[in-house]
Amino acid sequence: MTDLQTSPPRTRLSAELRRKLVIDVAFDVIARGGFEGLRTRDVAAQAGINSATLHHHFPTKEDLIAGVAAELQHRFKTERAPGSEEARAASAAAALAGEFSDVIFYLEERQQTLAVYREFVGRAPRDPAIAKLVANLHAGWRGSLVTIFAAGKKDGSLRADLDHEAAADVFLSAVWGFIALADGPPTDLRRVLAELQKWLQPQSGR
Amino acid sequence: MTDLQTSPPRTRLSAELRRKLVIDVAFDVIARGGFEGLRTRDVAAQAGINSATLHHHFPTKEDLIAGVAAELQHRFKTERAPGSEEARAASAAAALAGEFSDVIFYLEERQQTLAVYREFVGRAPRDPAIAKLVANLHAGWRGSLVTIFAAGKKDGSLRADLDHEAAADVFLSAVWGFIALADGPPTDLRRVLAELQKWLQPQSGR
Amino acid sequence: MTDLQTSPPRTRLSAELRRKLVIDVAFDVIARGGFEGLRTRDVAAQAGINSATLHHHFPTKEDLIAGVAAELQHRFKTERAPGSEEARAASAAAALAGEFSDVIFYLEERQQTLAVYREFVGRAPRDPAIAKLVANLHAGWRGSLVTIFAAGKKDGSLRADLDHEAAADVFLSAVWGFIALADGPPTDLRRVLAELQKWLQPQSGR
Amino acid sequence: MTDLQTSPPRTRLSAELRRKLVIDVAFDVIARGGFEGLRTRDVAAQAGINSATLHHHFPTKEDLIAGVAAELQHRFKTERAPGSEEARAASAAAALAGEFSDVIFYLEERQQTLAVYREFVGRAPRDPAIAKLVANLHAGWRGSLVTIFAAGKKDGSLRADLDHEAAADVFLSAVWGFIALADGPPTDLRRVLAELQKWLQPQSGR
DNA sequence: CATGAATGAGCATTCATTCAT
DNA sequence: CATGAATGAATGCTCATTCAT
Repeated sequence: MTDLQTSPPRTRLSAELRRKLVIDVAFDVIARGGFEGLRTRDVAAQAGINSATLHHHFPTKEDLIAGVAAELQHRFKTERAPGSEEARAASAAAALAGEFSDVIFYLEERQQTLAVYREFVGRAPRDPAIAKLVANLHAGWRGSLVTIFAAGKKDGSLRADLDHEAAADVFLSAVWGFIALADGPPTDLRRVLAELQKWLQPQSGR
Repeated sequence: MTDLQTSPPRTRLSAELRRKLVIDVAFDVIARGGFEGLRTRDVAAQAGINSATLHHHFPTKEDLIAGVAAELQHRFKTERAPGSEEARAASAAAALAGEFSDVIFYLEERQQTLAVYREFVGRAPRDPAIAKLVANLHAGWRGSLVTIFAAGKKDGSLRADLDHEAAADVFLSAVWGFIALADGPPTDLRRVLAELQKWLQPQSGR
Repeated sequence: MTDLQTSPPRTRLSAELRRKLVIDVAFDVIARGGFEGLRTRDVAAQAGINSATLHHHFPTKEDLIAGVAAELQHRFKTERAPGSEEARAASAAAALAGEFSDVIFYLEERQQTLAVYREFVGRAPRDPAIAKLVANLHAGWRGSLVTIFAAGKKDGSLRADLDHEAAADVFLSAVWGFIALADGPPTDLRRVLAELQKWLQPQSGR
Repeated sequence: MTDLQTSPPRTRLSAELRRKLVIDVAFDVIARGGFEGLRTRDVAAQAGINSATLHHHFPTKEDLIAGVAAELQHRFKTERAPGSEEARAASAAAALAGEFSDVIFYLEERQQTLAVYREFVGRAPRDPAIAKLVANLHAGWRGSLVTIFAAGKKDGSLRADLDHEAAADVFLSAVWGFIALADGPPTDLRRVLAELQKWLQPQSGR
């Protein structure tokens, strides 16, 4: 209403900074509206730049998505629940606890990241590049789970009859399923995880 | 399903038959290409009718999707693994076995239905109508699981320390996670289900 | 200024008529501004239709150009100087006179058609489809010239030492060169043609 | 020409040298893809400079084209078939032979230059500046032809009944038409020129 | 019930050009 | 002299939807 005519002051950023900024906006847009809702124009507008400028940094929409994919991978690599990283070096039990707290951390504090992740998983069947990314992420995660379960079996912190490979699949599926189905606030998340943990441990009593 | 491609031009069908045909085609299109790949023109063409005719039966695209949703619900209600229906009336153990075989049945014989289901779940966060449908389906499924687990606890076929509500959530999450992540042929499905089943049972020995 | 709000009355035409109308407009646009100046939006606007309607009849710009090409071919096939058609059956001299009057006819009365022709010839090196069209047109024209020259040599109406194939090439090149170079009004066209004709005839006297 | 592709980045060249280099690249680009295919960015890239640097030397695209036009004119002024220049001073017959060998020279050895020339002629109807250039080139050429034909008439090396002005037009048109229509290798060029020459000479015998 | 013509709003992408550095 | 970031104005094309027949 006030300053209509004033054209925005052509802010000049380094390519790296601009890319990062645009990717963050795109990340947000995807989190909110999914891939279907991703319009280069919208991203540009929300990033405060002309859509041609966006295409200057990301020649095609696919390039932009690739940038978001890289960011997603980066976030999963660097963002962890406090202390979960160090726990891995200690006992299997501690490592498993770390896994649980990471899950809680993402579901409670990194819902936007999970939303984007969900979109990528949903798109994977129709986009080989994304399929590869998703496969990588899952393979990495599954690997650590298998290691943890194997160690836990050995040191007695987990039930002796564990099929550690299948167990990793169940764990991963259950967590992913919870993420994919969770729409509102994950009220009973901890209860579910507690149950899962209980099943993994040696049966008390008897 | 039925014969989608080779319908003679200008065939005059009853509204109901036409609707059913169109929905089947749309079901197929969504299974293949997701919601993103859903074009009313494509559906019309594959149904052997003009796109205007499609809009005659389904005024908006959303109406068509609602039709597909109804069809999805119908299929889940009527299609079950052979024998799984009757098993529910018998013991809790039998009912649980029925659940397992239903999962196997869908993952092996109804992949198209699951693909559409996956699409609906993915869209739920952004479409209240779909969110409701999905919530309904899950609530129904969760209900039977809770019942089964409660009964199993009582009759000793399942572990005594089961939190039957949380267990239902874990089960449902794990199955859904497996469905959502499964891209290629689910080779190790049975191994995963066996592990899950093992965890649910009272620990043998000791 | 007067009736602003009145949306244009969605005139409904048969596909054939609409196509014809659009092609005529495109013909005109190309004649004026060349291929470089051809914008589907402009053609649509000048044809009084929405640009989406244009794409309904011509899915791609290339399809539109193909339509113009067909029209060009059609015009060359059907439009001739009065009497030139019949002259071909008579003597070689009459046929040659017919060729001359056709050239005059097009240069004086069908400048628009020639302008489009010029564009197609100019584009031929970079468009195989157009190259083929142009080659066809030239081959047909050259064929009649060769026939005429051969007959003229035989009946003595043309010089005896004529290399009729080379002569056809010279004639065609000269006419085309004149067309391609002519920008303003072709004032001295007749004088040039007279000279060419003189060269073809047996030298008088001496 | 020179080394277009492999110029080291950030080389600081004198304005004149840079201009020359850029023009040569543009010349090449136009020869290959016509005016339609001329992109300032492409030219800049192939010249090993930033597109902004190109605009530093040629403020607008039109300026660049003007540079190419000047280069074209320069080439036509300086490049001739060996010996053709000196022949002009001798007899009319020798001068005409020089014209013929120039035509052969350009069609066989300077096809790139002709390609650009063709583009300029094609653009002339829509660009007054280019129209002027083309008119100049043609006027100069036509002038020498008229002079030659007049002299040839006088000294008996050409037919006595020649209309030397019209003859110049026919010659120029024929050559230009051949250039404009030639797509592949001009195999029968010499045969065509021989025929043209024959027509110009006094008829032998009788 | 069925259709083909018609459309508005939109979409990714292109390109000559500008400008601060 | 040189550059990379930035932009406005297109441009061909898509798609759900409308409407007269």
